[in-house]
Amino acid sequence: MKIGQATIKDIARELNVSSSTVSRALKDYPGISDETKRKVKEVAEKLNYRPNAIALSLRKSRSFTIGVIIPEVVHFFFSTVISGIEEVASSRGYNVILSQTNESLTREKSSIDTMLSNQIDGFLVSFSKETTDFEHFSRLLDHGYPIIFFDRVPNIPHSINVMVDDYQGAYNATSHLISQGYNRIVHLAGPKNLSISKERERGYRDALSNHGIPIDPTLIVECAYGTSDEGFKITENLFKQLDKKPDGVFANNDIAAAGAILACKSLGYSVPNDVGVVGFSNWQFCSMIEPTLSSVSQPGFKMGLKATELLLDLIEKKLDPDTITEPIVLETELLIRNSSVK
Amino acid sequence: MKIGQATIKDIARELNVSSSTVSRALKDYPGISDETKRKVKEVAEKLNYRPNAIALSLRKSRSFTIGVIIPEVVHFFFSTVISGIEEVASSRGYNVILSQTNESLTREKSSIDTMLSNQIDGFLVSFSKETTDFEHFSRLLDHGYPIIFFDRVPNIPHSINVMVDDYQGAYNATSHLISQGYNRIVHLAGPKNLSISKERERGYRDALSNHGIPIDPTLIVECAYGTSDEGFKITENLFKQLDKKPDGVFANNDIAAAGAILACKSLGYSVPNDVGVVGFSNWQFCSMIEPTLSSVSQPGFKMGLKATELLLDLIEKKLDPDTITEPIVLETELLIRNSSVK
DNA sequence: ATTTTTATTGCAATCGTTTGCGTTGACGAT
DNA sequence: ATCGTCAACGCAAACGATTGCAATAAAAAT
Repeated sequence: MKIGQATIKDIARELNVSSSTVSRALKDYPGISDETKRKVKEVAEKLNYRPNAIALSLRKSRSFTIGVIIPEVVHFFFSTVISGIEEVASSRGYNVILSQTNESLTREKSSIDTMLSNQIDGFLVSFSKETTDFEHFSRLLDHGYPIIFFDRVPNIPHSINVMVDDYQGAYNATSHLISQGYNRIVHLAGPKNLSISKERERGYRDALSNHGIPIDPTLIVECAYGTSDEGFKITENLFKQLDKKPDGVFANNDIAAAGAILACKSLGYSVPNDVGVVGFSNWQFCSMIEPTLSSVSQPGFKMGLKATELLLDLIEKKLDPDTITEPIVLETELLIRNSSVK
Repeated sequence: MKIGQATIKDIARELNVSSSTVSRALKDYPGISDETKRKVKEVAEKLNYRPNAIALSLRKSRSFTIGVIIPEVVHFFFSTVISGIEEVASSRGYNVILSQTNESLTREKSSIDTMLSNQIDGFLVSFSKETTDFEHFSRLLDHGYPIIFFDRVPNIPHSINVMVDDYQGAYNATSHLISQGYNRIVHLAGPKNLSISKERERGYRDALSNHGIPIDPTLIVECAYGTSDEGFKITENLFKQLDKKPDGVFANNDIAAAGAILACKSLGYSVPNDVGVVGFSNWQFCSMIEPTLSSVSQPGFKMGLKATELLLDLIEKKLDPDTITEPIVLETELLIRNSSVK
């Protein structure tokens, strides 16, 4: 019982020609008679021949596979990006191999190692929360290894970054809250070491300043895990402890925002009448909760598309990495729903 | 500029030994002097040697890679399963290559083809909604190719299926609604050709029957896409058209259930006082919406773990496929929240 | 001193495909 | 009859690692 696929040799044997001839015939090389080509293709069809991609990879030192490294799969934004990645990759004939780090640096490094062993043609990376040192990426970049960073991007030489305009998104969200008459606005911030968190906080701060509202540091609280419970507790504490109650929340992410809404409700505050809330990422549930949650939509799918197109162009030498010096920034969109409109 | 990794030959050249010796030294074969082993390992370290997995795959006809085929990534349940898959695979030294079919049969078939070309060691499959003919899978199974089906499983010879107890989950959910005093319960059903849909509907029907409630076919509506909008419209229509208004909804999935809740609210019905609602899958948003949505939790992560363990055991011949004749059924859990308790 | 044993290592084939170069034979031209 | 030309195809190396089977040398046994 021959379980393996038919090879070029099988075709060659059947026709009493050499494997070179078969190889060339299959790819319509000149110098092979039409007669032979016909016969080869016929037998190939008959034997259900499929080229062995592994052998090809070995020969060409190219695997037509790209590696994707992300913190977690069970995440609306990231899974959306994956979807975009998969789209472009498969349409251009590449495979996608996936590894989630679960926010662990160790895991991140070992994933890279095994992917390198697998002769990955390039990487698409959004690094973990633990990653503060980028040595392991720089080394690859120095070797000319194709890498595109997305969303969570490093600030290192030669890195090509695709990101959303977190600053502008946060600025718009906060300005919107202000324009609706909220002015003691809490910011549930993200992990400090991620640039996206910093950018969002900066957008929040600038929006306040530009509208003449003083920045109160006690209203800015880091929400490191980004869970609903965390958002709930932090919000509850703030409302309990502060004499001057807040009247707005701009959260670094939707889940924390949802927690904040629940906290407000449990304390007897009405959202949006007493407290306005805006989240970030536009998870699916935003339009399903009560009140529906205003949020900054990140173009995850588009980001996946863009990052992958860049990577493949890089791999196929259609693009010179040195021509890209600025990050590619995708625009966000503020989706105004009920949670922030009085 | 040598961008490629160092190979065994590089080590061999550096030490003036043959590549065989290096290969053996690296794996601590007997018959290689300790002295040589030491030196080889030293140089390997120095050159930052990483074995070329592609070459190994070619030699062994094994790629240490498994292929995952799922309908979509941006889906709470499926992404959770992926997470479980990734967990086991990486801990046992396997790569995961991913392909989403977007519910298209054509895409499903072509994914299988390219994965076969890539000498995938085995498949983890949840097929598309379009798939009604399983020829393309049977052929592989007949060749002894390792495949595990999960969640959406076929009824074909020799297939190994991992599924959740959809019947019991639906039965429990419906029974729960009945015990809470609801008795004209709508069922928003799933796509007819998926066995999970049928099983859930069967659970719903049996629960009604066993509690002496007649089954009203007009209350069973297929919700093919499973979107919030679809759930909304179907529910709205039912309430508008029927003289005897329903007082409960058991939905095939949470998103449709969320749509149903919105519809009820918009029609002025109170959930849970007028209408009780239970969903399926326990998406994250269940505890964030108002009222919090009761749902049947599917053990997605566990399913990923189990399916992958089975597959790898199959691949590594630790498991004889013929010993598994019954599907592996994982238990669901009914999470009772506010949407179904008066 | 000769044979046998043992410890180390190398040769070469193999996995499936590609590809530079050489070979073969037919044919027309001289 | 000899040569050159050209179409059509085969040889063999290469990609990187593994492995059965020698081969070699030194050490042990006789």
